[in-house]
Amino acid sequence: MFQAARQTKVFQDVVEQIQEAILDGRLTTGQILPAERELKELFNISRGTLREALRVLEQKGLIEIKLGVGGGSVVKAVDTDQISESLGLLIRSQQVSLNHLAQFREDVEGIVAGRAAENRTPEDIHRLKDLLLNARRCVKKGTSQRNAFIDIDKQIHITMARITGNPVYTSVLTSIHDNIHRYYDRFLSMEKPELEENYNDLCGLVDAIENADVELARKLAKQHVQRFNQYMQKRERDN
Amino acid sequence: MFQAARQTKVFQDVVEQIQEAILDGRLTTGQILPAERELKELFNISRGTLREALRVLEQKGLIEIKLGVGGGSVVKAVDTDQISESLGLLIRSQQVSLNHLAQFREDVEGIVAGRAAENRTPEDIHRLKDLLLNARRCVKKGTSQRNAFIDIDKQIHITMARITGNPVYTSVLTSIHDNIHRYYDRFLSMEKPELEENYNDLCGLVDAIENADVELARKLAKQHVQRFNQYMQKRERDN
DNA sequence: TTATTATAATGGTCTAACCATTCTAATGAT
DNA sequence: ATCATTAGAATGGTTAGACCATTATAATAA
Repeated sequence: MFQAARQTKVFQDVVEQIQEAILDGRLTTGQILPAERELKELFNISRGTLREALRVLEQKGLIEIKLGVGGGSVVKAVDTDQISESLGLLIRSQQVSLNHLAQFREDVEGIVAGRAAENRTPEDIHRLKDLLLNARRCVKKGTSQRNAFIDIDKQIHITMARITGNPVYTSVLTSIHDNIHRYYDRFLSMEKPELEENYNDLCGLVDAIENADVELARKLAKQHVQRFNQYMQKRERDN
Repeated sequence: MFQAARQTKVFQDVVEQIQEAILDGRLTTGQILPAERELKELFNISRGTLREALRVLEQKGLIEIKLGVGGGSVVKAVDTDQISESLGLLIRSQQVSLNHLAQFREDVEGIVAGRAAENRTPEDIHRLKDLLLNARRCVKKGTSQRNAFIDIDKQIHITMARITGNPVYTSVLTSIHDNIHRYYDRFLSMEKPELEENYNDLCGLVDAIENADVELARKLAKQHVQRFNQYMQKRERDN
């Protein structure tokens, strides 16, 4: 029925004013806010209070605070970093396990592959095949390029998310990958035969997307992620 | 190859120390940190710097700061509020539209319904049918109970997410619903016949879950959400 | 022309005081 | 005795002014 009453805290009011200005477009990406000693006069508050507000805005990902001459509070483009960070906190606070995240990824990648198969343009396919070429080079060089391969694998998946045209998929998939790499990378040992398996998976997947075979794309994506998850779970047991 | 060098900022160091203590379980939910004037001595920093650190921890959702005697910084259970808030920023910064969110919800609800059909126990079904009973009461009373109905609808969906046993689904669905209600509620006019349609959808869906009919549950869930989205999009056009 | 150095502007931190909120306990009225 | 009121104290919220640390730029020197 009612909404929470407006906060009386001064710093909260400042946070809201600046946040609204950014979201309304009155402040745009790259723009630099006035210096702290100037802002504090504009808001008629002390510098300490202003700095609390700026810290909150920084943590929300709305501004970036730079040091030195020509520094200051720069308006940032909102991105998925905060979602990733919050997901990371859920993982680290034991509320989300590797298996939970892996299961979710399986479903999401399936959906993304299916929607990508519906939406792909020739340019999209071209970009994917470029990435596949890079992946192939890594596979040839073997285990030494293991990290490079995993990175390209990630890029391929996120490119597919972009192809869907829906930024929610891109955000979600980016957050998942960020956290897998941050917290579970140590479980990911891939030897040359495993790299080859994965590479072949990806080739089949890109083919399915090129042929607009929605069902096949979905199925192959899920299989690919399942294999990936099995590597991780195997390593997790070994540790 | 390398990681970013450790921040030299004092407040960042404090944020990290307290955050690690919480995530390691050295500080547990509900525990109250020492008072600011005490903490500042422990860290050997000024109160202003300490407060910047506490503000960041508050924004991360790790602590809650309460006023007055017996107040202080209380360790919070990590939840999905921050993810919801960040998703809200993406929406408000025009990077995610209603259609994007609706499409994603369609897919996720389908998946959740399917997984719920696999995992449901008799107790789960009992809880769902209880909610359906409440929903039925709202439908009978008609438009006056529109908000109550929408709330129960939300509860049913989130209960299904819980049934999957995977907290990632619960988090994601909670974030989606939070934002739909925060930013798109005005598009959601449901008259009595629409309420009835929705109620019937839900009955069929719960039946499918009870019968462990994964495919049917998935299909009905997607249909249900599609109908819901059509109401919203219709209203969006009318405005 | 290039390298070095000083300057100044900016955020980062500190100290010390007072204000505002809220729980608790003392006080008083019934 | 019991309940309402009030005063006190502990806590976060805010202010003021100073100084430190970093960095782009301009002045200077090689």
